[in-house]
Order: sequence, then C-alpha cells, then structure tokens
Amino acid sequence: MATIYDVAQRAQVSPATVSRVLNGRASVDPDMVVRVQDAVRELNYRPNSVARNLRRSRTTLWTVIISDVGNPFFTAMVRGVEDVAQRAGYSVVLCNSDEDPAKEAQYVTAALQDQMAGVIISSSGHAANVNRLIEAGTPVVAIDRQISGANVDSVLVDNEHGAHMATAHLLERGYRRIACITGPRKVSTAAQRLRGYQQALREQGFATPAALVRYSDYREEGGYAAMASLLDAGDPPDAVFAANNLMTVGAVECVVDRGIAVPAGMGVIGFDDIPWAHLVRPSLSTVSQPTYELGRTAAMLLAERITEPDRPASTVTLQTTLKVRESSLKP
Amino acid sequence: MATIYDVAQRAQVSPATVSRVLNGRASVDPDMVVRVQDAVRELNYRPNSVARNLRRSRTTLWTVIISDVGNPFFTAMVRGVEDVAQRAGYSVVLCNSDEDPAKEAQYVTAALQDQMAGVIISSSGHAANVNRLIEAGTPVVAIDRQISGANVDSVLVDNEHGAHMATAHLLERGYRRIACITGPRKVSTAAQRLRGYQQALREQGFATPAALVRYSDYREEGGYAAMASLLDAGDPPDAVFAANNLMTVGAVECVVDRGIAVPAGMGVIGFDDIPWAHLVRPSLSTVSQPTYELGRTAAMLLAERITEPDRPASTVTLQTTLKVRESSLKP
DNA sequence: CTGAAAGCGCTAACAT
DNA sequence: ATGTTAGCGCTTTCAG
Repeated sequence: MATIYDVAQRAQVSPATVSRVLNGRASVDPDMVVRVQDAVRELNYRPNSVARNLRRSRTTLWTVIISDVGNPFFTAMVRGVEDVAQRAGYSVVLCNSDEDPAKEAQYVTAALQDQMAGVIISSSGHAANVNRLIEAGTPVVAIDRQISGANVDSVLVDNEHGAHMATAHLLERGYRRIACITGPRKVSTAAQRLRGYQQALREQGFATPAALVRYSDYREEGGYAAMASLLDAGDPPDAVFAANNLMTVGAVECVVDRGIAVPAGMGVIGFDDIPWAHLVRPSLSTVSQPTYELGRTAAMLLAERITEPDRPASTVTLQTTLKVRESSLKP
Repeated sequence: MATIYDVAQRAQVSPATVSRVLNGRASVDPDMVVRVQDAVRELNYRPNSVARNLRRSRTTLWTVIISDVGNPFFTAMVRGVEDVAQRAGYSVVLCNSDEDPAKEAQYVTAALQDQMAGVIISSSGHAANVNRLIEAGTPVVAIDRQISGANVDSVLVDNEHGAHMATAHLLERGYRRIACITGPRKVSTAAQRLRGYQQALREQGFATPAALVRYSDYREEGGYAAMASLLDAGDPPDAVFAANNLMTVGAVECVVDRGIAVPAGMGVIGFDDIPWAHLVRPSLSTVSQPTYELGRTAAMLLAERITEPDRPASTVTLQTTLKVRESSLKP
C-alpha cells in the first residue's frame, strides 16, 4: 500500500500538504492541490485509517450492542441506526450480547479498547457497563431499554401505555382471566409492560393475581414454556398478553399444540410485531413499535452527543400503536 | 486512559516487558509478571488496540458484507459467523449493501482502509470488488453467492439441486404450469435456481417457456409484483417456485389478495425458510438451507486463510433439504 | 501558504 | 531475560 509519503514525493510536496489537501482543512495552493490529487489517483492511494485514528485518538466506528440478532425487532432497529450512521460517516459494528451481562461487558471492554466513537446499547440491565463507557468519555445512547442509575441519552417506547392498551383491548373483547408473559426481571421493558398490564386490570376492577404472571426470557422457547406452565396450573387463563414478539409466537405454538382454538378458546396479543404477522392464521394482534424509527432516533442522538459532548442527556419516548387482528377477537 | 508507559513505571519495568506479559509471547520473570499484573489492575489499564493495530499492521476485525439485514436468512448466517469469530478472537463489522454494487464498493474501500483482518462477502455480482481485496492481500471468503472471475474460498449451497427438487415435487403433485420467480440477473444464486427449475421441467418432458419466468429483486415487494405480473399475463400458472424466502411471502400475499386458494388454485414453494413458516396458513413448503452452518463454515474458512494465506482456494457446498408443508399439496 | 518535526501507544528488532 | 530504541502512517503544532 502506498503511504502519504509516496504521494508527497510524487507530487513534490510535503506530507503535511498532502494531509491538508485530503482533509480540506486548510487552504492550499491550487497547483499543489492538483498535483496531489493526480498523485493520489496514480498511486491509488487510500489513507490508512488505523494510523489516522491513532493520531486523532478517535475512530469513525460505532458499536451497537443488542441482545438478540435473531429477533427481527433488533435487526429492524439496527437498520435505522445504520442508515443514519452511514450518512454521518460512521460504520456500525454489531454486537450480540444474547441477554448475557458477561458478554455485554466484553463488548463494552472492546469498545473502550478500540476507541469507538460511540455506543448504542440495549442493555441487559446492569448500569455498570454503561457507566464504564460514560466514565471513559465515550458517547452512549440507550435504546429500547432504560438504564436506571445512569445519566444517559435514551430512546424508548411507551411500554406501559402499550401494554395497557393491549390488556384493555382484551378486557373489552370479553376476556376475563388474562395472563401475562413478561421478560427477564432485570430488563426495564419487562417490568414496564407488566405494570401496564396490571394497571389496566386494576382500573377495570379486576384482580391481578401472581398466578397469571410468568417471567420468561424474551425467546420463542421461553414463551412456549411459560404458556405451558399457565395451562398446566389450575384455573388456566382465557387470554394472554405476551411482552415481546418471539414469546408471542412461542405461546401461540403451545396453545395450538394443546388443541386450543385461538381466539375462541384463548385470546392472544403480543408486544411488537413479527414479520408476516398477517400471514399467520389466525393473524396476530399486536402492539406495534416504530422499530426503524427507534434506531434512527438513537443514531441521531448519538451523532449529536459526539459533536456536543456536554449537553444534558435527553430521553425520547416514541408511541406504540394497537394493531387489532384476529387473535384477540373473542367470538 | 493509562498507557503502557504508566504501567511500566508503576511496575518498575520497561514497556517492552509489560508488552511481553500482556501478550504472553516471551518468558518473563515470575516476579515481574506479578508486578505488571498488579499495576495493570491498579491503573485499570486496557491496551489501546488502535495503536496495537497500527504497529502490527493488522486488526482483529472482520467485515461481513450482506445484501439485506432485513432478511432472516442473512442474519442467521451472520450469527454463525459471529459465533466462530468471537471464539477466534475477532469482532464482526456487519455491512448492509442493499444489493447495491456501489454501496458494496464503499464497504470494500472501508475494509481496505481500516486494515480489516478479513472479509466475508455475499456479493451482488461484480468480481471487481472482491478482486480489489485479493490484490491488496486481504483474506476473503465468498458466502452464499459465487463470484465468477475471482479465485476465492467459497461456501455455497447446492442451488441447482434444491431448485430441481422443489420443481420436481410440484410436478409430482400434479401441477402442470409451473412458474419461477427468480432473483436479480447478476446474482449467481438466481441463475442457478432458475437453471435447476428449468432442468426439472425438461427432464419430465415439459417446455420451459420464458413467459413463466420472472426476474425480480429477492424482496417481498418484488415477489408480489412478479406474481401479479404472472397472473395478469394470459394463461397464468397453476404453481410457482420462488427463488428466495421474502419473494415467496410476497407471492403468497399477491395470490391471497387475488382470492386464489393455496394450494388448490396455486401451488407455492420457496427457496429458503422463513421463521414461523409453520404458523403461516397454509404452511409454506420450502427448500431449507443450513443457514447458520453456512456462516460457521465461512468463518472457519476465513480463519484458516488468515493463518495460511497461501493455500489454494476451496469451495464448500452444503446440502439443502426439501420441506414439504401444505402450500404445495394439490388436493 | 508550506515544510519540518514531534508524537499518538504499541511492538519487535536489537543489544545487553 | 530484560531494556533501549526505532518506527507503524498519519495529523498538527510550530517556524518560516
């Protein structure tokens, strides 16, 4: 690979001048500019960004830490991040923590070592990781999941409200024993969606027995198992609200396997869409999230924080929408 | 951030010794090892990998270039890559080319500038990009899509055979006017799957009229449009083979919108699974690919090429499986 | 406006 | 076995 010295030599100028031409930061004699550009072309010179990064002590890389690449919710979100990142001149390193705080910690360490320009994180719960980044001065944005005990830019959705809508809708349709399958205890969205569910029940004068609540893992298998456990317990539910898309799929599979009809024998509604929800029979009612927009917003917040490191942290909350399809329509 | 000099000073040794302890490359006096380790801990020292990379003139980053992050096929593949990469000490930068050769070229340029340790690419067709990498000495593995005119390690599936199985299955079930919706002309998988389809027809003595073939874009909307075009032409098909998962979904949507029954009025089979194919009604018959394994294999090949740059390029072809579900069962 | 020179933090000869 | 030293390729003062 040609270096900046090769270009300088060929263009009969100093390396400093080549650098100036390349970065357009200072004014350079037009003749020299042309000579440098010619030399760059002739040598097929591309600046070595590793050297540049070392010198500037920053990179043009963002780390995005999500908890499940297998979940279309996160990939759609990442798409939103990438589109903004690319436009702003950053590349995105995608990291999959698998809901494992240890893996998450590893990725945070890597982000620190690699001098990442910024981090967007959907944290599995512990504030410690995020605080390490903040202390090191790395710009961070929390996405999808709140981080208690860290003062950080955040992009969230109205989880409580969404869960409330879903539950109220089931009540309105005549379901009376409504169960809730929520996510891991440490994850903010799990707690908030559970709270929205409980509140909707209470408002209508219904009890919120713990027997109808299951904490699970936001995965398909977890949703299946939780549903099985609800059905095996005495006095099973007549409807279920599942706190994410994959668990909804798992729950439906379980219900189908048991030969229970949806929505007649069991009403189902889930938080977050799955692709092709409309092709599934019965089609799945959901609380729909602005997934792509979530990513875009986080990316914009990160870009802003990078240019203005000292402004106060802000939290953006996006709205969810109730999508009533067949699975929640009690005949 | 603490540097290696800070650690050296605190441990009363030279920076070189700290480096040796950290990298475990040479033998160091046990006492010093302990002193260094203590200093590292006390200063919370993490090596700056940008500096390390510059010095070693290589990084521990892989670039994975795929054509659609929104397609679960690619994300599952990436999961396979990541699992192997992480174990081998590499991080993965995921890049989304959106089937756009220009975007792909940008990412290749970035990979070159950033001194990426290796690249796994599902190319949109032009060998030029891949050749730039090879000429620069960057280890490359082609995944999912063949690159003609480049001598490169490749991991593929038996596209022709898979398409052949799908088409033969439709014939066997009694469908007689079978259409094919394939991918972009430049993409190797599109050509191969089309060829498998044609061959199966010819073997059974059927014609392969161009009127029953559509080139599309491997996207849901494209599948929908291609199906619409097939239905609007005179003498419409009684079955369709779609060359990827998203186009299958689009085709089914179109058929449903037109009020045609699947599989009675229209048989449908697709290449590559979609998640929850079994929940969709009618459930979709598919040619299933070992997606995760594809990623794993590519990653292993890349790791091997990095350690042995001069060995001859090899091509691994994985098998596909016919998954007969409801959508292809003519009553 | 331009060039010389100093380093960013680390590793790998080389010397001891 | 350990330390000294010279860069990796680039940007950015600082002089001129």
